[in-house]
Amino acid sequence: MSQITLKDIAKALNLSPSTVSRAMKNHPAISAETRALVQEYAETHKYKPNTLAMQLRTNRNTTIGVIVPEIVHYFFSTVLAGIQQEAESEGYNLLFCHSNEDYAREVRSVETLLDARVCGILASQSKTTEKFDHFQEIIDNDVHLVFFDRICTGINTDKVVVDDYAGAYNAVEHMIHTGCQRIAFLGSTPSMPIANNRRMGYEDALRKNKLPVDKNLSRICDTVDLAREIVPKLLKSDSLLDAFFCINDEVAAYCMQIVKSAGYRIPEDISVCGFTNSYITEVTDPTLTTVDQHGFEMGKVAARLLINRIEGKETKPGVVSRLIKTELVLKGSTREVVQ
Amino acid sequence: MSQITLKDIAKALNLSPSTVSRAMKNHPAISAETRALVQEYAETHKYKPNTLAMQLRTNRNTTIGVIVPEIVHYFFSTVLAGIQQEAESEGYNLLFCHSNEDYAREVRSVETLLDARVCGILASQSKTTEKFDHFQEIIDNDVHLVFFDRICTGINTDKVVVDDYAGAYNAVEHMIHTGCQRIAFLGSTPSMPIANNRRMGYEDALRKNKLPVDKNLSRICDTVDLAREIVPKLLKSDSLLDAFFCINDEVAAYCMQIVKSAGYRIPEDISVCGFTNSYITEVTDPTLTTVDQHGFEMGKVAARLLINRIEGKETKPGVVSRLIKTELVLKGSTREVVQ
DNA sequence: TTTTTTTGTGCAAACGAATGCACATCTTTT
DNA sequence: AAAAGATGTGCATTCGTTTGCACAAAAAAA
Repeated sequence: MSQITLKDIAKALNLSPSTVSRAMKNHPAISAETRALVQEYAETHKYKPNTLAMQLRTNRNTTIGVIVPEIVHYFFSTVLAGIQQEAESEGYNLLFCHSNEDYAREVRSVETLLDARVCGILASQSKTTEKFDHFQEIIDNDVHLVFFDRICTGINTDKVVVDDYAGAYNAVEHMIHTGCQRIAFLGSTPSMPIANNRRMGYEDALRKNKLPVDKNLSRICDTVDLAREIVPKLLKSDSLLDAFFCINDEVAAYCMQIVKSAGYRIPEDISVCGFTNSYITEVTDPTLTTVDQHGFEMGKVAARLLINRIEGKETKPGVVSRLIKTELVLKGSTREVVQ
Repeated sequence: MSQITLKDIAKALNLSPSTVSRAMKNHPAISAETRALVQEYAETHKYKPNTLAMQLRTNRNTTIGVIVPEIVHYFFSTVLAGIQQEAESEGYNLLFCHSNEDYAREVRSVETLLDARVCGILASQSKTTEKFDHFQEIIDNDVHLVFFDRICTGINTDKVVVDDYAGAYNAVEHMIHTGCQRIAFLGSTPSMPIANNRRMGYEDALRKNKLPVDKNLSRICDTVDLAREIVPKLLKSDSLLDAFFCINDEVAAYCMQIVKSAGYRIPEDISVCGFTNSYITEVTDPTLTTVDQHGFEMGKVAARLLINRIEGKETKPGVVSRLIKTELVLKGSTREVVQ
């Protein structure tokens, strides 16, 4: 009863709904006179087109679904901000889903988004996902899908990823150039491409610099709890250890605490490097050297790509992959380069 | 062309769309036989009701709009996670908007959400908002509105807030009990109720404990840049200063850095307390005493309240206010209580 | 003046689902 | 056997738009 419709305007001005509809969209067949009349009436009576009806009729809509595995998370919230900005500037809305690293919730999120008839989906996979039927269903429903960061290798679709390999390679090589010789890698499950690529970057940097690759120094350690268990063991078992390259900033920060409380100095005795460049890197003591992932840009690029697909501006058949460059950000937890 | 409709089912089974519609919703007037027939056909052909059409016809929908001022932000992302969980469990979707502390974007967000015909809106105000017409418009459109955390005092509607006053009071009193005598407050603009309430809690705790309230120790200092400028000045001008109570954890963390580099020990010489209990409180050195705001619970409570309004389960006329309790979390940046 | 073209409107049928009402058919009651 | 009730379906309309097509009225050309 509150919202006024095209019909109401038509009745009030003694016109037909079709004329009003056309007048509102500046259809050339409508006289300037009626057009002005209609638009003025619409303006003063605060007419708002009913998006639902419009979408139903035209069978196209401007809502994009987003699935993130975690939201209380510097990187993903940054990506979301980027997605939001790009989407908003192109007139798209965002339907937000949160899988919370849970496969079942991820599947439900997909259902929700398909039910809501979104025109495209941006997704980053949860850690626990090992089946991909739900993602395939998106494609089977002719809904565009772009993966970002945690891509799903089982599905052939567009993706935007960070250059994890290069990020890891550069970080590790930098530590080597500062004199580190035995560098541990605190990684994540190798089934995740991002983790695997970083491990490969780490190993290649060692090899390239003629350092041994010791499998014992490469661990799955992607949570605070695991860090508390693993880092002390590593320190004890290997007295020559002089650096940690970590899968994310949190693990790196906790690693630093443990290393410090074990009596080592950072970076003089042991160097530590994180991944992401979240704000915690500024408040640790010393500040934490890290690899910036440019999450905001990733979000924008992913949204851009999806929208281009939706609007038919990106016509390349097959898979489009975008690579976001990483950047080593030197702070206080690594040493100066040895001349 | 991919999605099958009620009509399609009707045609295939030689029934009318109305019968199919009723069969799908287990309408009692439909025979068990037809019902089974229809539901089986729907199942095997992956029928998905068109939400748009349904919403258009019934004039009710299950999408809630959310406006947050910042998303790369521990507290707000936590609240969002809470909102998401509650909404999802009740079958509601979330349309996500991000004002980025910008009034104009906030206004646009409201427009977007009203255009999308959401059934309710959860909002937290941006720092730069001083006019409230856009919020009033939500109410004028008969859309339910619940504010959380950064409420808008100019609008009469339901709200969920943290008990900022008690949080501040308890934190400051605790520092007094540990022997602190001159406590500075690094606050935010007093036009924000949350900032003002914390200041009042701070001042009352001083008064109650017979300590002087020195306006000079109470500053607007809610960003890192301001902290860099203000904290050193305070330290220089007041050699008796022995504590900082800060508006958020970031400011507190930077404050600690400055205090430490000025040669003071924390907490022996100077105590520091933050607000939020974000993960940075665990990685500073020492760890940071803080006031937990229970963001996740706030999100759940706010969503719950909004949904109750939408579904008519909360019938109280006038404004419903929910208060989320805060909790002092003692870590390493404050001393033990003096016996 | 008649025919043709232009110009502006309106009609009606979609889009996919929900629903009040009418109507057959079958069962039960009188 | 006739009337009344119960049971299951279908018709038609509605939600608010969009859009192909027809069609008046006015302007231009013949």
